[in-house]
Parts: sequence; structure tokens; C-alpha cells
Amino acid sequence: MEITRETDYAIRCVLYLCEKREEITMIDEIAREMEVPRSFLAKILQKLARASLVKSFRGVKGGFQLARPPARISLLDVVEAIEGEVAMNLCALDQALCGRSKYCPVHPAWVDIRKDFRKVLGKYNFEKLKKTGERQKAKG
Amino acid sequence: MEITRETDYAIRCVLYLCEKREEITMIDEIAREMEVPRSFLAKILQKLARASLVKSFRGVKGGFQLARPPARISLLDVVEAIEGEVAMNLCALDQALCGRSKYCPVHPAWVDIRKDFRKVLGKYNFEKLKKTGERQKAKG
DNA sequence: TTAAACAGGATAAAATCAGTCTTAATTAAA
DNA sequence: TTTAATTAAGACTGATTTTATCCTGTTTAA
Repeated sequence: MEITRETDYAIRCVLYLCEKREEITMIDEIAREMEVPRSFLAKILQKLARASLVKSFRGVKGGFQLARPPARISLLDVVEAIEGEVAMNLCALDQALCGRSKYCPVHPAWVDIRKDFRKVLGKYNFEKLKKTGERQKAKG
Repeated sequence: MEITRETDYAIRCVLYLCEKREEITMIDEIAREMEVPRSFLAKILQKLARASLVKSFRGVKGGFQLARPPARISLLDVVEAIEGEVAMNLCALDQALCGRSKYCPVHPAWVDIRKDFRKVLGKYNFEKLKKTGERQKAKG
């Protein structure tokens, strides 16, 4: 049921890149600032890049940059970039994975639940999260 | 993000006990009919009993029985009986588990998301699931 | 008293998670 | 054109969790 630590790291990472909006930021900096192991973070950024959430630049002065505005990146985007398609039960993704499929009374429920979960996670974009963070900080 | 196989077994098990409403059913029968390893199922039934979803009877003629009507057992009940409190991020359960708590802009989101997820899972009770199953069967 | 059932703890194999390491490939700048 | 800085990709590894099994003890109907 929980997201993995990897996903948690990924979220921190996107959050950091949101602050650095126009700049190209190196793995080392993100790793240091967000307290994520550097080599693990490298893998995570690769996944985020493959999902087109960040752009990568190789070579000297290389690094990473958000691929679109924070308002257009949701928690769902990040979770699915790292963990693959969200679903509480794999049978909700593919009927074939559900051995007991045909007469399983729970199957339609899992399909609906998956839809609801995706909607909930999709509601939170990083622009919104950033603002919440700023309000918190203001309150002390 | 996914429920474990254990939880999946638990759901099948409750489903089976729903059919047997007034009877006391032995582990062996449930295990055989629901295709769940017997010794694993024994553990699962213990958890369901501790969560007061089923009643257990020891000794000769012992077995298990639903502790309340199917309409009053939800998917949330079963998932939490097996996996503990539902949450995508542990920080949503306990501020203290969240090292970066105070200024983490995502924290309030996890708390909301947890609430939504619980609500969604709570919507499905076993009476409803049973009916869906019957409709499916009728359609062939 | 006995046999049939569940309770609970110890143990173990398999899978997944959370990383590390090494060897490319790329690129700005000397 | 060489070099140093940077990411890309895959192999590998240790720790943790999942998915069980087994054994001993307790309860209870007959």
C-alpha cells in the first residue's frame, strides 16, 4: 500500500527542481540538498527522464531540469514514473493476471478503486504543493 | 502501492464466509475452496479474528464464522486487518516518522490522500460485492 | 480420555527494495 | 583535439519483506 522510499526520493527531487525552475542542476547538488544517496538518485532521475518529467543534459555543465511547469506535474505522474501503473491489485490492470477473473466479485471493485486512486493522486500538482509549503513556512 | 497476496487471500476468505453466513467453517474447507495454502490461511484468519471481523471456535467442530453481516464489512476493514493502517506514506500516520516533517510541503497532501483512500475503500462492503458477483454470474 | 480443531512462535525460501560500482557515452572548455 | 565533468546503463549485493511451513500447545465435543 505504501509508496517506496525511491518514490519518496523522487518527489523530493522534483520539489527541488521546482525551486530551480530555469537552471540546470547537477545530481550532486540535488542529492546533497535533499539528503538522498547520490548513486540511487542517479537511477531515479533516469526514470523521471524516461517519463519526460525532467530533461537531462550530459557532459560538462550537464544536469537536470524540469521538463514542464510544476503546475503540470502531479504526484500521480511521479509515482507512476517510478513504480509503474498505480493499482491496488494487479488484476485491475489486466484481466489476464486475474486467475479467478471471470466470477471474481471483487474485480470490478478494484477497477473502480484504481480509477478513484488515480484521480486523487492526480489532483496534487507541484505548483499547489509549493504554495502549501510556503504557507507553512510563513506560519513558522 | 499494491495490496499483498495475503490481503488478497483474506478477501477471498471473507467472501467465502459470506456465503456460509450462519455456519461454522473449517480452515481446511476455506483453503481448499478458495485455493489458499492452508497454513498461511490459518495465520490470516488469526488476523481477521483479532480485528473482530470473524469469530473463531476452537476444539472439535471448531472453525470460523463472520462476526457481523457482510454489509458491515468493507474492503477497508479487511485491508487494515491484514496490513495495518492504510497510508501511502507513513508520514501521514505519524508526524514523528517524517524526518523532514516541519517544512515538507507534501505532508499535508499525504494526510488528505490517506483520508480519500480510506473513504474509497470503505465504500465497498461485502454485501455489495456479493451482489455484483451474482449479476456477473447471471450474465454468464 | 481422545481426536479434531484453532493459537502462536520459530524457521526458511523467494522476492523485492535500496542501494553501490563500474564502464560507457557525451560535451564544454582548455 | 584532448581533458575533465557530467549523465547512462547494467551488473551486482546486502537488507528487508513476503510468503509461506512446521511444530508444540490449548481447547472442546463426543
